[in-house]
Amino acid sequence: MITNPAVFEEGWLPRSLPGREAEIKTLLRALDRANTEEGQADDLLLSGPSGVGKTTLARYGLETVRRETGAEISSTRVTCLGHNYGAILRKVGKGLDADVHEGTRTADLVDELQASIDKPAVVVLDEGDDLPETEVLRALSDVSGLSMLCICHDPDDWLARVDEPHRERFRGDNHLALSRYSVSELSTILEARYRQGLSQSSPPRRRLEQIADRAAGVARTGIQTLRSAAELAWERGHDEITTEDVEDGLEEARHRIRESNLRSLPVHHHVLYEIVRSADGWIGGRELHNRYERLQERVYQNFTRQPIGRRARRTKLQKLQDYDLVEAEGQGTNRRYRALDSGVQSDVVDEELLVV
DNA sequence: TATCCACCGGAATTTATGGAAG
DNA sequence: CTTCCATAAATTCCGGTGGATA
Repeated sequence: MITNPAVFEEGWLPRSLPGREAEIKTLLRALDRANTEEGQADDLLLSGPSGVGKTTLARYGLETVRRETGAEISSTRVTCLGHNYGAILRKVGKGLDADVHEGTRTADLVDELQASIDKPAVVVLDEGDDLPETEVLRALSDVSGLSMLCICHDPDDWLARVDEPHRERFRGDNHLALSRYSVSELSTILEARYRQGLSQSSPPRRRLEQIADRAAGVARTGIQTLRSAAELAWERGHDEITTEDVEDGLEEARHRIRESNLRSLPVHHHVLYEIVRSADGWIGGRELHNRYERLQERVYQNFTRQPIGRRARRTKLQKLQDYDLVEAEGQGTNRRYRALDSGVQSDVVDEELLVV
C-alpha cells in the first residue's frame, strides 16, 4: 500500500541520483563557478530523451551546490513551450524577484533584470526545443551574474538554431547529454522510491529489474509503473507485486502519460488524432487526408480555428509521433499511421462527428 | 524500362496575431 | 485610437521516393 504518494509525484526531488555521478560532478563544477570572482556560473546545455531526469538533475545540482558550498544562488525555472521573447523574460524577472511588473516595457526587461541581480543567478530554460528565437539567449547572456541552464531533447537541432558565437558556450564540458538508464541503475532508483513510498521492507530485486526493463530505462515510466503496479497489487490482495501487476501497471502508466500529452495539444492535433484512432489500425496518408477534407466542415464548426492544409497536417502528425500518441511507418506514398493506444481519446473532438 | 502521380518533409515565403509605439 | 513590428503558424515550393501503368 502506498504510504507516501508524494514520492511518485513529478516534482519529487530524491536525496541522491544513482547512475548520474559523472554528470553531477560536471554540473557542480559549472555551478560552482558562481563562487569564484566572476560571480557567475557557467552556461550549460542538458539534453536527453524525455523522462530520464533532466529537470530533476538541474534541480538537484542547484540544491546541492547551495547546501554544500553555502553559496547564495538564486534560481528560477521557466518553461519555454509556447512563449515568446517578452513572455519568457517576464517569467525570468518574476522568478528572480526582479522589479518586473505589467507596465515594464519589453525593451527595459534586460535592464530591470540587471539592476535586480545582487548575487549569482541561474535560469533554467526548460522545454527548450520550442524556444523560438535565440534572442532570449542573447538577452540573458548580456546580464552579468546570470547564467543559463538550457534543457532540450535534441542537442544537434537545438545548437543548430543558436547563432555561432553562443554555440561554443554549450559545447564540451558545458553540454551534458543524458542517456536512458541501464536496468541496474533504474532498479536502484526504483528501490529507493519503493522504500520511501511503499514500505520499509526491501522489495524483490527481480521485480524491480523487470519494471526497469519494461520501462526501457526511462525513469518517469518506471516510477509511474511502480506506482500503478503497487496499487494494483493492493487492490488485488497480493502481498507482493506480481509479474501481471507490472504488465498492467505499465499499461496504466503509459496510458496516463499519453492522456496528459494529448490534453496539452491544440485542436488540429485532436482532429487528426481522432481520425487516425477511428481507423482502428493502420491508415494510409491518402485516406487520412481524404477523411480530413470530407469531415473538416462539420468538425470545425464548433471551433474558432479553421481547417489546415496538407503540409501543416503533416507537421501536426509529426508532433503526435513525438508525443507518443501515433506511430508512422513507410516512405512516400507508402506512409501510414496508427494510434498507439486506442483507449486514449480526445475530450475536445467528439468521436460522433467523425462518423462518415 | 520509362513515365506519371501522390505523399513526405526541408526550406523559403506569406499570413495572422498580439503587443508596443505614436 | 491607428500604425507598426515581431513572432509563430500556415502555405508554397520543391527534390526525393515509391507505387501504378503501359
